[in-house]
Amino acid sequence: MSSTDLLPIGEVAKTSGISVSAVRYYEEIGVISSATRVGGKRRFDPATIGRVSFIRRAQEAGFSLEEIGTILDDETGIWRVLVDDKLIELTERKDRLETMISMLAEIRECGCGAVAACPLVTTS
Amino acid sequence: MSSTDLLPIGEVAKTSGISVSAVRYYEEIGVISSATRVGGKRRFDPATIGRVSFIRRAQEAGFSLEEIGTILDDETGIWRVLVDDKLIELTERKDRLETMISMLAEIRECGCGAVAACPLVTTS
DNA sequence: CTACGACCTCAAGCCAACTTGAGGTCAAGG
DNA sequence: CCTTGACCTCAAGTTGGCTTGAGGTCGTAG
Repeated sequence: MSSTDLLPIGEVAKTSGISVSAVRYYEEIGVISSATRVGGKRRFDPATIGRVSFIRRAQEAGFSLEEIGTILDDETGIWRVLVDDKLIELTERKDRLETMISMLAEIRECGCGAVAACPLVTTS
Repeated sequence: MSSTDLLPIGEVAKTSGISVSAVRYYEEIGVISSATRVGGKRRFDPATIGRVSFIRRAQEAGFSLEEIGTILDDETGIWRVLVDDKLIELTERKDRLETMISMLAEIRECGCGAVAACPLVTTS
């Protein structure tokens, strides 16, 4: 493992599609591990890329950075419980999303001039 | 329509399950219509209840209050376009959610000690 | 009389997740 | 030699969606 495979912050940012400041922020709050410094500058383990990608997808799914940190770094196996809980939550969310989608589709087709006046809205 | 069927703020809050301050906030930003005042106190149209319920579900689905306001009050029919866009977005979100759900389920079962070390995370 | 509860206004505070700004180091290039 | 660009730190600002606090008005009940 020569130091040449360690990435500068700009590289991490670019390849994972987030800003440099966001990478620094992630490091600061500990959701990615603290980079080694070479002449004061951060050098990241390439695995950071995968980790950031996981973080983004988890955020997409509605996890907070704190939850993500907990899940990623847990050594005790408790994370499985957290994930179970989250799976339930996500499934419920998915269901509500589906309900909303079909409701919107219905409203879309109902011929109302304005949504505010639609009986599907006022009587729910 | 006697003034007796107009609701005080506490009633709106209680029956729609949100706080009094949230109702005031909604009125302030215009996402529910400004209540008439009787002796300085707000009296709301009962339809507000349905509207608030729609607002909450829309928020659940990921709409911002600004978007909700736009959709609710549009008179021009443009809201159908907005809803179309949102339907696409929601569907994409639902798909990502499903992906995340199965990924988490997979990680849950993969026998790793820690998520951070799971190849499903590091190689994505 | 006074205390209570429901209401009012206006300003400020809070949280997450970042971004922005000021001010500085360092190496490479024209 | 001077500029440019990538990096650094630390503090403060931003946005959305509310909540909280201070200070005040009513009307009813004890």
